[in-house]
Amino acid sequence: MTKVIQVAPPRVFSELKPWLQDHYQDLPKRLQSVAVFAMHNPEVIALNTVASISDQVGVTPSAMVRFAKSIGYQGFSDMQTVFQESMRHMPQPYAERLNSMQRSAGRKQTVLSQFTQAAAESIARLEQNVAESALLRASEQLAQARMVYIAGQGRAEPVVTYLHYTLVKLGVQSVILSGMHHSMADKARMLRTDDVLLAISFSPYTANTRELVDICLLNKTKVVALTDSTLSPIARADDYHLEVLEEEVSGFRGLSATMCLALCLAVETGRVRAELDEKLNT
Amino acid sequence: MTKVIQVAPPRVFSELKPWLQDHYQDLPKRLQSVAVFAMHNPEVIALNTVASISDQVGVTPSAMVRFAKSIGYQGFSDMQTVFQESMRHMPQPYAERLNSMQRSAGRKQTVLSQFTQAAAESIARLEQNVAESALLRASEQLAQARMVYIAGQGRAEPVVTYLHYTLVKLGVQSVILSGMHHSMADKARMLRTDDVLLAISFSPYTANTRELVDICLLNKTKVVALTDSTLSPIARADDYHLEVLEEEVSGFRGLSATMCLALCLAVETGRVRAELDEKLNT
DNA sequence: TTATTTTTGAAATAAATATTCCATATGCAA
DNA sequence: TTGCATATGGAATATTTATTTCAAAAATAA
Repeated sequence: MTKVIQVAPPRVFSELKPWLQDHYQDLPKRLQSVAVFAMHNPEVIALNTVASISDQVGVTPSAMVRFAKSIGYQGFSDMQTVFQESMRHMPQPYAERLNSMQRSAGRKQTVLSQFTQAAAESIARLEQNVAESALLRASEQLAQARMVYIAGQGRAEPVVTYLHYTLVKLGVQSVILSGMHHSMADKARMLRTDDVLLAISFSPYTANTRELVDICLLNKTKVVALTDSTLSPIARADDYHLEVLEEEVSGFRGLSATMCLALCLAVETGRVRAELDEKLNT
Repeated sequence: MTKVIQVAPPRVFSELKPWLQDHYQDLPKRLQSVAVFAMHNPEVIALNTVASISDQVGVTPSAMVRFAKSIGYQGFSDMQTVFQESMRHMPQPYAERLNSMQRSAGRKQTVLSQFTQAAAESIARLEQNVAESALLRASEQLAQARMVYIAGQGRAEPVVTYLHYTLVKLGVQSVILSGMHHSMADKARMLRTDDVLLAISFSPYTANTRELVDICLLNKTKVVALTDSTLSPIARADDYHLEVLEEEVSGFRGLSATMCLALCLAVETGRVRAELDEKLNT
């Protein structure tokens, strides 16, 4: 018989969280899965049935009940009410946040809220400014490439790393070019006409990346550019470029919108690539 | 027999509202009561049972079912899912935006809009979930460090790169640890007690980063962790950790919110560091 | 290895919840 | 008023959903 914990279980979500953190290690495997899921998707726990949730988690319904009981609840339903309660009061802070955003003109804001606001605005702008068709065209170029070479320095480097990571995971061959310690001439020699250069560059534009783009265009190698302005020297009329502008907070520019666009580009490329592969196999 | 409306009922809450305004006058008395209550307390409809709600409204359970059917739903449960959906992803502004998008552009969601929406929500959640005080505590640790060692692999690597870039620009000494090809023991030897390890790790957690955190905690070296869950093995009760959860779109998690948090952390660290330096010089 | 405990999944059972049905009440038109 | 239609409440039923049970599988200890 499974031992039944008799201490009172957390009655509010904010107490449940640390409880799980403390006891997580001692839980059986399946119950750990449930714990992780519950902390990541509290709304799902609050709103769905045992069958549906257990399905999403990838465990059996019994595991859900066991999980609840192992914490001390009478059963799943008992635990669910705690999750539901936490949702009821949620709208409050959001409404508050909205208000504070609206009268943000004079109000003093926290560091975090300043940056989240800037990020949210940048992302909203991104959605408006980037055409789905442009994204698709760029993705098609990348998908058709024998090899994608990614280049970018400074603030663009995290984007390079991320694009490389995601593209590789999606089965698109790619290499980071900026990491290699070759001379510019060596780098240029690597690029064949059926390759594509994916260049990321933001103001102030680094000479290196710019030079690379120039060479590629001379060699008729396709270039897909991700930049912060059409005025960027790496954005040419004849290439495929995507534009993303990050809002500035007291001199600092984030990468939230850029990362979002990068992910879109990678995912879309992966999708197009999968389509192409399928056609070849039939 | 009550006539059954066969037109498709509103599938989103924002369409249900005007529907009710239009048909309110034609409804029987009890059903009007239900309508008023539903518009005033949508969360109650979403979260409670027929019996409980009908009790709160002051009508019989059957009235609830009739109400749902009179709108065109199959039954109460069918209607309830619409109310639940409306609070599922709670941000009011974004939910509204989603609805307007669904209506205006038919039903097609672009890839870009899916990801921007996920990013925006992740950022909204970030602002709610991360306490300014936690951010400050973490920043103080980093600012006091002789040297900040940054570690993280896979999806966390762009974050590592970004933090390093930003911290260095802000005059905070830091090194990327994951890039070095040392053994774990070598890495551990580098870290002194007045250093701080800044560890970034997301599920599935890489053993390397985890091991590093373990060693640091043994050596009494301070650890600041940036992770996606308090259940993460690198989040300990006694360290300084920040939690950021990225919304998922068809299996892909972005880094928009994470990058935002990283920037906050770096900027705040830079500020605290500047304050400390100033005190020393006077 | 074997013995013992713990964990797990599938199916049976219990509980709850929604839905339907029908007798009765209410309102309305002649 | 009567007759007819619609609305209503309560109880019976059907359905969904949570919970328990138990045998088998893993894990752990001896």
